[in-house]
Amino acid sequence: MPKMKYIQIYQDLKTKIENQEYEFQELLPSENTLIFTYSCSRNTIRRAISALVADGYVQTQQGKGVRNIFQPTPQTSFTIGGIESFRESAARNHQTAKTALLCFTELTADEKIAKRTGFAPGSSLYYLQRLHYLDGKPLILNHNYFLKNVVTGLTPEIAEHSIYEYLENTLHMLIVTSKRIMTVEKMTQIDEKYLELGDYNCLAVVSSQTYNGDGVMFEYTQSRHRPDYFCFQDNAVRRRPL
Amino acid sequence: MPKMKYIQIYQDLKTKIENQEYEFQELLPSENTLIFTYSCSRNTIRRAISALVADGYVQTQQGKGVRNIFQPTPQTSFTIGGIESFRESAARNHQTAKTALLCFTELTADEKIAKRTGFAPGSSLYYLQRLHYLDGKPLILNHNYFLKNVVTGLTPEIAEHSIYEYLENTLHMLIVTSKRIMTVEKMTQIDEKYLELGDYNCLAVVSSQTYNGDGVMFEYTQSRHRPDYFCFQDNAVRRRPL
DNA sequence: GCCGATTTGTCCGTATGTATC
DNA sequence: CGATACATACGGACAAATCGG
Repeated sequence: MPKMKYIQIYQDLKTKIENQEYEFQELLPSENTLIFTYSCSRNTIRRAISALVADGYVQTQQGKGVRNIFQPTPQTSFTIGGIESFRESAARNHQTAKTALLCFTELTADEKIAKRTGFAPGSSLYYLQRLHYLDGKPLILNHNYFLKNVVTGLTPEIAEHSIYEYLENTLHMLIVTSKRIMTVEKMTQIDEKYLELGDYNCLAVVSSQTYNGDGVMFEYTQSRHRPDYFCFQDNAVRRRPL
Repeated sequence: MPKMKYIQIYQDLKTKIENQEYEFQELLPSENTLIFTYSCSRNTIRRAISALVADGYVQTQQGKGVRNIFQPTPQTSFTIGGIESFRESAARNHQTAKTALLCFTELTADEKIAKRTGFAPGSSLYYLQRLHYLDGKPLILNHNYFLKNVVTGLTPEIAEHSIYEYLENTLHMLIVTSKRIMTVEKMTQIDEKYLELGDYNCLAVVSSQTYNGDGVMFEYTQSRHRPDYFCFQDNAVRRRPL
């Protein structure tokens, strides 16, 4: 089942750029040309191009055209602003992923947990600790909190595989928005025990609140990353001056 | 001169949300209502709302409406996916900014620098080291590389104030895109000397390549942040399933 | 379960403004 | 100046999801 038209055009242009069918700094065909080649309206073309701009693949300039500024990144690593599960990320980079479940409990959010996670005090939660291996190396230690009445039927077996696959394919949940905060924190005893930190005494921490399609925050996760393998990519576009 | 219509609507809705004129989880007025209140077309409304979605302020749901998911963040710190200069960021948080210039030289990119920065080998560059203070505390150590034939007339005096103000107001350069990579690295002797790291032995590093409106990459900067004050916010939207 | 009203999502067409060359 | 290109804005049409009766 093909998706929306503008998504198809977006993906087609994206793969063309990735396959270097346009040179770095080259201008893409003009909107009017693209209207002809894809036989669609100008609006549709512009939506596709806007997505490429947001990805940092191209840059537009009024009166000039759309310039390809994509350069293949040697060290592709973590997502480019999207939401991607650990396994998806591993598959994309042709790496083997393994997950070890360290802890699987249920708890009720007290004031302290509520403040840290953003869940309402008194919420019933699943709390898990999971250790993610990439190509055999322990890289990420995750502390997951899930809202129990949304993520129903979660089991240790599922947690060892892929929770997101369960959420999307079994519970048919739509994941929509994720607010993330990145910091650097001192290591804890648990970090030291499971991650091979060498002589680093701190690690990269990504805290995220994830909302489903109904607007309820159903997940809070703190991902603690081994610093020597942590890399986070981002693309920023400057808003027009105030 | 007021800006574009959809930007005005975007900003108006944004401040209304920030001022909590809509409750958390409340639905905003429907598009048809907003068309009436702002007397514009549906397209214009939708552009404004799309920007709010990208900011993580609201979430849309087909058939339902537009839901406010903004929560005031206590620890506002670094940009939400935008490009912001150090001084802009400080002003937004009502803090005092000071910049010390440690080093101001010119150099030519050799193979090693070219590989690290992304500039072509042989490029003539300005290289600066700057130390940024916030409320009197040294927080960020910046290594800046600027393309000399684009950032013409750069002086130590300008570098001590705000380079971006010079670029935009004097050189009338439009900053458009910035590709950023965040990592955690071990501290160097320079870091140790200037930043008060305590017993941290590593720091947060943001490397960025910045492009101007003509599509030329004119800046490479490595920002080395003191970990205890580093915080990076981001909002991610899940693309529809493959 | 069905139907209709509401709401957002997608797509098309057109007109005008503005920057580049 | 004119041609080309992207930016903004308006209008309308239909699809898909949600909700209430």
